[in-house]
Amino acid sequence: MRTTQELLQALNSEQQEAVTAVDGPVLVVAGPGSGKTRVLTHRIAYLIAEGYAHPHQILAVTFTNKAAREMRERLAQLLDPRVAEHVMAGTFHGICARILRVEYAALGYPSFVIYDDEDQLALVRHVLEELNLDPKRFSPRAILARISAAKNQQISPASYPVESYFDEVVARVYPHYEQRLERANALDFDDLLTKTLALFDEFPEVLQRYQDRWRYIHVDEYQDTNHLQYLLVRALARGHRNLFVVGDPDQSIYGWRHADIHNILNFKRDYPDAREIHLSMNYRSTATIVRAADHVIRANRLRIQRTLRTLNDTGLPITLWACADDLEEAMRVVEEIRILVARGLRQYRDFAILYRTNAQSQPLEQALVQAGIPYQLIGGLRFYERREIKDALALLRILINPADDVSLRRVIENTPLGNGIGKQTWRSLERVAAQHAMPIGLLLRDHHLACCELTGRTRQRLAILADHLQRWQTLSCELSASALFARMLDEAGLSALYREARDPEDIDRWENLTQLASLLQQYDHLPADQGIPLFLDEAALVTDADLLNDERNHVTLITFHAAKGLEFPVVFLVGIEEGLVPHSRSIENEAELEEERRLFYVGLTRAKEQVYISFANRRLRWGTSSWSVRSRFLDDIPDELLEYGGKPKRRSFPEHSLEQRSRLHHTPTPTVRLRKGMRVFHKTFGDGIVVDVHDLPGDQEVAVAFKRHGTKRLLVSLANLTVE
DNA sequence: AGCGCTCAGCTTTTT
DNA sequence: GCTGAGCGCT
Repeated sequence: MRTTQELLQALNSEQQEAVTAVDGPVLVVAGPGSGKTRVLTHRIAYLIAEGYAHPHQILAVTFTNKAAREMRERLAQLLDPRVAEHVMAGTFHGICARILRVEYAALGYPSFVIYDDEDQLALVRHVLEELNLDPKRFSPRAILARISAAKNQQISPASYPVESYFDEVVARVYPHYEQRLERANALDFDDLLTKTLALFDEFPEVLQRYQDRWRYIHVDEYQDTNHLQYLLVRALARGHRNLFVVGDPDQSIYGWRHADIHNILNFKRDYPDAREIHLSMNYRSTATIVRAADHVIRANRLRIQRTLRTLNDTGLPITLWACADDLEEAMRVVEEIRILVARGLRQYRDFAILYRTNAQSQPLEQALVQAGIPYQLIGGLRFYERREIKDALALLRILINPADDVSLRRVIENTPLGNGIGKQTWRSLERVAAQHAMPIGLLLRDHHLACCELTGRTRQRLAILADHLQRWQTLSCELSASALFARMLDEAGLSALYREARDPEDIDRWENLTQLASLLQQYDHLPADQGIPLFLDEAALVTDADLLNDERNHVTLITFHAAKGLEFPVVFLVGIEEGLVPHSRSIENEAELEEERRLFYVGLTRAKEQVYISFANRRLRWGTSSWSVRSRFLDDIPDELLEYGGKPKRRSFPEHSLEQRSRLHHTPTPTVRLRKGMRVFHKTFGDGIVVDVHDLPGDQEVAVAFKRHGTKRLLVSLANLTVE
């Protein structure tokens, strides 16, 4: 346990001022790299060390679960780990889920599941189906976005304003969507916030309990809070009025998710007695990077005017690369990494490659694989979004919550257990369910479907399904979560489907299911019916950034958005082109354009020592090549901070023009022809076994099951495999 | 009901 | 270029 002296010694005067501003509302405007996380953790430690509060009277809201975990780890270092664990730290969504779990149980409400994005989308599709609306004319995505926006403004289905024909469609879908959520005991992401607010509204004594408990409330990344989160904070902070928010309006990049930059800009209006403290000294980046970032952001109008300062050295100029196409861009990035590592100047873990859209990772990945450089990809297809994982989770979800019809349908459509139950059957089930105003799952479980017009065989299949559901539910009181899960996988036919499969993708799927099972084991100390809901909450709320691995030595591939809050010695900002940064969807609108600029600013300021910026004149998009020009944002970086990189020299791997690229596969390779069962070695992935071979003219495409990295599909001509 | 083929839309960013 | 939804055939 540190003494107060020691805690404060590690801080500059601005930071000390923030840490010791104990009472009342405090706004900390913290520029990038100004030690904002440090201030937050040290302040919490200070409050505890000085006896202002017990750990469990402190609330800390962070943007990601990872940030919450790191905060707890740092507190554990500053204080005693057993003390630190009592601080409530988490995301808004996570904290609301926990509050609702506890309070709903106390009120005798039924348990709930959290519908993620994909579930929500499926639900919208089901509603469209029911209303006989064409999902091609009315994009489920767009409808869902409108519904979410409405929820964020607390507009009820009944009062949805109609100004266009599309609004009319939304207005029809929205009430059904809400009804179905309710019928399924399901909450979507927005509901976690709205239902918590509603709970506080309806039961003031519950709110008061939390107000009393949390004497000190901290909100990180306050610039990215939305209206509902703002209301939650306001409600909770009304108790002791000790609200400490930290943020940077210049780093507000989640407007599209209804984040409202005005929450931070108007903080002083909401809390007139608030102290405002600016942390403007940057400790992270070289003076060059700080100056460049400052010039970029200065062009924005919607901001608090200020200048970033640093005492760091000038450092290296920013390298700017004009590339012919996206392949050359990827090649240059990879070549640069290779050289710097080869010279012993850097390690792989020092590098991050940042891009605007997930799709851009593809050529970069390919180049990294070719060069044998290990990397980790953040974003893209996430573990919990994989098909087989969602199917397995659907099984667990209907076990915990038989009313969950979206999951039931998923099980019917995607597991052998649902064979013989098709669309027609589902439609008639829906009709019966609507008549009884009951979820299908409950009707099914309690065998109330005898009445409907189903033929003998279909009815039999449904009865088998219902029996399974009932038996699993009985078993949930007897078996551990993971034992029950294994049994469900067997009996639903998923094990048989994947375990003995030869298709490498299925082998992959089975591995993922095994991994899911081992994650579930962490909850085995609880009875299955308690452990599984907690596990499911986590599955719905963790993000990829939470899984980011700092220990292993590899290059990080990540979007600008996901990189917020992180830092790396060397950062590559790729695809800095009109249409990408700023994105074409934002170019029309001034406010959105400013957000794009902030995004670029966030990217720049992730770098500690070195920045490379690249753009390409031609880029593959949707399989066809299109022209692009450098981003307008580059014009804001003073020339003296830039260094134009020359043409790349031909090195380890050739530069392929678009025409050459299609011919690439035909290049004959003098290697051994691979056959199934051969043991091979790959520079990045290590040992593996060939599980599938596809002969191409002059080449082979093989699937290799690697011991440590799962199954990958590789082209022999590119992958540089050695046969053992 | 299930399989396989075709075609369209997709990609902004994510709790 | 890929995926997933829809359609038509068995």
